[in-house]
Amino acid sequence: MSTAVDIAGPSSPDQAHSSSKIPNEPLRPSLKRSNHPYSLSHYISTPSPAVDVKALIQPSPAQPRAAQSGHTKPRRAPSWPDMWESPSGLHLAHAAELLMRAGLLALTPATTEQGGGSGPEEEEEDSSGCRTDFQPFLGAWFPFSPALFPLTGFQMGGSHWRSAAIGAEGIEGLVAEGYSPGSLGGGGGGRRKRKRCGECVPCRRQTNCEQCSSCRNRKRGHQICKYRKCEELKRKPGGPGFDSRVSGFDLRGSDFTLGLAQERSNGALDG
DNA sequence: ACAAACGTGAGC
DNA sequence: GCTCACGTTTGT
Repeated sequence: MSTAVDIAGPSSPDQAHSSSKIPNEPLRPSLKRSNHPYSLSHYISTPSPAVDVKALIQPSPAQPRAAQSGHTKPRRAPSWPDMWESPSGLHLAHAAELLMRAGLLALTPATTEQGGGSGPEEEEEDSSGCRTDFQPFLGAWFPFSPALFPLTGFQMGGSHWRSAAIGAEGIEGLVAEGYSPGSLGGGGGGRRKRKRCGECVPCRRQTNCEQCSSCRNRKRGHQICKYRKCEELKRKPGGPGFDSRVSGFDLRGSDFTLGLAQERSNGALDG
């Protein structure tokens, strides 16, 4: 049904009614910016043990920040190294996997706080923090916000960590869908917006129809043209399309690497 | 269930 | 500060 929508819009007024605000490209630069220098395959396929994981976690001040050199100023002062700031979280995924593989990342399950906490609701989060500490055997605790995990293909299910049945398409799909901590229901205070996938037909559409209710009612509606509304955003986070792509497994076992291996064997990660 | 209105996050 | 547009609320 919805797929039968005339994507071209009524009478395809692509040229005639294109709002001057609408760029000639389907995506705003900001959207494209969410691309990463490395594909997921890169992260997964890179044999990691030799990688300096420690440097990932504690980049030395003198360490050049490659990402900075080429990019414009960051919008916000990063509270964490850029890898954590990555919009898609792939850098975080990278780090997490490296830690896992190197055996440096010990997920401290919520069992450490046995003092009464007994359920998911008992997380040690507060309205602002929402953090759980993990201790990589590096001698220092570092905050690992559970809210970040959905980005990396992790998911909290009950009291254990789960990982997406990753696959390049899995993670990158989620990333493409713009799922961010807040949008996944994590966000008490920090509601985040998903972003357009940039891939679907509506996203690729370049102009507003200027005829749909959204276009006509733009000032009040604050909505993008109906024919440009991203298909992914039409889906509810947590809806069928979402859930089916996040089949979890227990991360507290070594299933994480197992999952990676499975994905490899499936050839899903080969780029 | 759908659409309109509104609040507000995010990019420029 | 302005604009765009996602998410939520409200009205039908």
